[in-house]
Amino acid sequence: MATQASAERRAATSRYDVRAVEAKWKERWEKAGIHRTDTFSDKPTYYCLVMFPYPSGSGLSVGHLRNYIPVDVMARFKRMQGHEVLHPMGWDAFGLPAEQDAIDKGRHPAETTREYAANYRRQLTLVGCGYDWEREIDSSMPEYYRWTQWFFLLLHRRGLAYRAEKRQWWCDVCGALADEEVLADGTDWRGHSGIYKKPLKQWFFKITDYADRLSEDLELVDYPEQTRRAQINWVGRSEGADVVFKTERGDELSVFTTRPDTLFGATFMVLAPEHPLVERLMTAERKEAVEEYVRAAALVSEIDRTSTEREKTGVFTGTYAVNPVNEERIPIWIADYVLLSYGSGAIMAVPGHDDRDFEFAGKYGLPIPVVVAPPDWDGEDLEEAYLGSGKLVNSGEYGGLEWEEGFKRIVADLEKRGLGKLAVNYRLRDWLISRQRYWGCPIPIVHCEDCGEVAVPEEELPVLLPEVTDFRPSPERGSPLEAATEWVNTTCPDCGKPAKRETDTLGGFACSSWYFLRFITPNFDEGPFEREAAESWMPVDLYVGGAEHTVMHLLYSRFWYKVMYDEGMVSAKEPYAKLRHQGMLLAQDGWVEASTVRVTQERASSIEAEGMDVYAEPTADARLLFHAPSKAEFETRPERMQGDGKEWVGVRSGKMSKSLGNVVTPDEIVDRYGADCLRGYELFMAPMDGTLPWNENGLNGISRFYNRIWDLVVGRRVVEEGRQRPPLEEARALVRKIIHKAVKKCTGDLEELRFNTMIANGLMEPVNALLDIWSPELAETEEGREVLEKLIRLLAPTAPHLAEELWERTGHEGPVVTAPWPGYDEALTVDETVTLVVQVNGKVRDRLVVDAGIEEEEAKALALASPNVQTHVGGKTIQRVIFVPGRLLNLVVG
RNA sequence: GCCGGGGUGGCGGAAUUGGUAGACGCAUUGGACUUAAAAUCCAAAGGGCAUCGCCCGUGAGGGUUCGAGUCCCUCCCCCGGCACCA
Repeated sequence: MATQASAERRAATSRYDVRAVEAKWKERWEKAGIHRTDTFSDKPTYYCLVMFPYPSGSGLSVGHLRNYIPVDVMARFKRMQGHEVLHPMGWDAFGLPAEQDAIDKGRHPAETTREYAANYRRQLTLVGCGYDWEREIDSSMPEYYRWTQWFFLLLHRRGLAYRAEKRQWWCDVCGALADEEVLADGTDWRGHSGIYKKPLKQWFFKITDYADRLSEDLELVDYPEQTRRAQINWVGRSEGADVVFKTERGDELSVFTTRPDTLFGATFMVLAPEHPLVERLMTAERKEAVEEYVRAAALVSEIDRTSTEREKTGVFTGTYAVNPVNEERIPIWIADYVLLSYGSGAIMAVPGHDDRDFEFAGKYGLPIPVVVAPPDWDGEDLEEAYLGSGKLVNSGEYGGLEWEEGFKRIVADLEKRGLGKLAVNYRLRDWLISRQRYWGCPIPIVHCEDCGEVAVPEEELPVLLPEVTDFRPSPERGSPLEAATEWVNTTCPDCGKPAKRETDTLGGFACSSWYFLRFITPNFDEGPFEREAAESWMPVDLYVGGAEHTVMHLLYSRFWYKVMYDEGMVSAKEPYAKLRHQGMLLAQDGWVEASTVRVTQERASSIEAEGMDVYAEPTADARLLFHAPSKAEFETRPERMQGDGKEWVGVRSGKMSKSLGNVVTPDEIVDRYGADCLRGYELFMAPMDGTLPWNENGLNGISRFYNRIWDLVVGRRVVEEGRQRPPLEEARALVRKIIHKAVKKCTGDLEELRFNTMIANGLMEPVNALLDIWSPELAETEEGREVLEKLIRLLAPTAPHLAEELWERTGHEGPVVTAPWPGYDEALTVDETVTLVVQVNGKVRDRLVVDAGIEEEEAKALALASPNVQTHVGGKTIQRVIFVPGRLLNLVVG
């Protein structure tokens, strides 16, 4: 009897014991050192990298794994394909979040980050991500930041690091720079009031020198379109002209314009309130008004100033300038919509052809002439600024020219008079890198009264971050490093006289601008990296990170890499050949029992702050509230809200956050389902860049799938009596085709990082097909063995533990994760028969299973033999036949 | 406002780039096994008419085509980024 036989088989082979199997293989891989990388291997190299994380105290959630798991799969896949793979991990340990966390907890950031990093390492290992931990780096360790400092000196030597006084938002309570996210009421992000702009000497990197290359070289790399665009916009190149206006007082005022063709329409000028000439230009009677405006402008953040929502304001300085093309006298105003940091901090205003100038002119009653004619224009006033193209009018000798021609001629004529020239401007600004903070890389500079700013000699690096008892920023001390007087007071490397160390530290972006190179030779001590090794590993083949936080990091690290290129240290122009982003994982949708959710007014606010809607008032006694997927859903499912006397709360997926208590950790999932299932589900649920809610039910599907494979391979599969199966000989050929197709599908999808379809159509679909025709006899045939062996190898990158156990149980030597990736025979992936779709006038009327190589004539004959096709053709004549070989036959009748 | 990406069943998502829409999975329903439950296995399933068939159906409307989720035009909505850059 079948039940008898299967009971026996059941007894002979054990069920898949996830925990035992996964623990066993983690230990064996560790012992065998399979994730270790040979720096100078002869094999082709593959460098895959995840943006190294800042280890936070809350540990990793399942959401964070959406970048680690796919990259781990790629590492394993490429290793099986015969590459020497570099797949490292490290910690972006310096920085504000670590410092803030340490302050909150009253501990030292060095201690907390090390603790948190250990937890990250444990979690990553738990989910089966294999890194070469001998290459682990930590940006806050002296062995690492020694070289960050070395790079600072390189930039300094090349004239790319400079100190300049700029007005920055300053908070006296923090004793530090305040972020740009300054609120309009003058409080900073921590609620401290009294934020103001203070001129400060700060370190900058001259990234603007590389503006064009940072845009243009994007042609050389494979980035997602949105990221490519974001980089280009950030650089913000625009072409136009510099034009010089003379003021009545004899000063020269240079402005940048993208529309020199509209110069005749420039009826006034506007300076930024901070413009150095403001003081000279204001007349005695305007002094009071101007100074008042400048004072007020200093209290408004740049974010607010650059908001298009804000109504424009300004004041007249009392002085006039002369328009160089028509000698007209035009007033000079100041207004905060003009930014000192862009162009020259002054503009010529052309209200007829610029929205902002139009609004401003309208408000202050300034003239709005038309100098580029809109289509069908006959001299009437404009309702709004005309931004389009057209012929120049009211433009003296240039009248009647097309605007492009006018552009060229006007600039050329100005140039002859020394009053203008073609120019390019960028919105990119130099990179402010100093921080008045403790937890960062010290800037290796000594300030000497006689020699000025002196670089610390290379052999004296690292300049160690001193131990201080209190690293909180404070107003009395300024930078916390000021308190380390023994450290601050040093001697000048040049003249030997007493001197003081720079007490600013480098912002975190500096540390992360070169870390990918350190991974190659992490212990090299004659330089940041060993050049020969970098040659074979760079550029990074695959770089993965979140889309949100990457604009600056990418720009900065690309900039550093280009500096290295110019220095001859590397031979590639770009550090990352291929960039991909992982999508966000939201909290699970659903309905939860109200009693499990206690909601206070405070909590309701936080739910709203997380972007979810709260559809009921929080009760006075703080018992519960409803936040539903949508108001409609809330209303259409009242029954769900009441069933069996319980009350339910609908929760819409939003970000996972600690405050909502909806974070799912890998630890709990691995505990319940195992690492392979977690990996499989993360890969299977959506394309890697998709944003979607977590859904624990999905894990069941993966779990069932892996159990079916287990049963198939170890022979636990119960074959149903009476089930229609093809004869053995036929089945042998069939399974062979199935597996060759699967290999092809998996290989192709992995190359494209399409993990979801790889699992669905490269693993699940073929396994389902195998299960339909499998039998114990088939398993004993050559084809049967080939199928299982290849299947296990296909499984190895995504479900390494399961694959390893099956590999061993089917009598193979050595770990499968280092076995070669299976190949396939193209001929075996082609079907002999196909389903030919038969259409009449474009509508499907039949499907015929035919020989794949069928010719049109034969197909047509077969189609016409189909009764249903006949019905639709009726007595009508066939006017046209469209035949797509192997796919479709369309009869056009009329 | 500008730039980029999207809108497909109850849900996550497939669709060889113009050729069977809904692969694969979840949830659901029915059946088998079981004392029972779980697990497992088998089967059904976009909507409608009514069942060997037909009609409708990929945000809305129009177009191109023998044929459109896919291409073109207009519009709506969602997500991400940048936002007075002269």
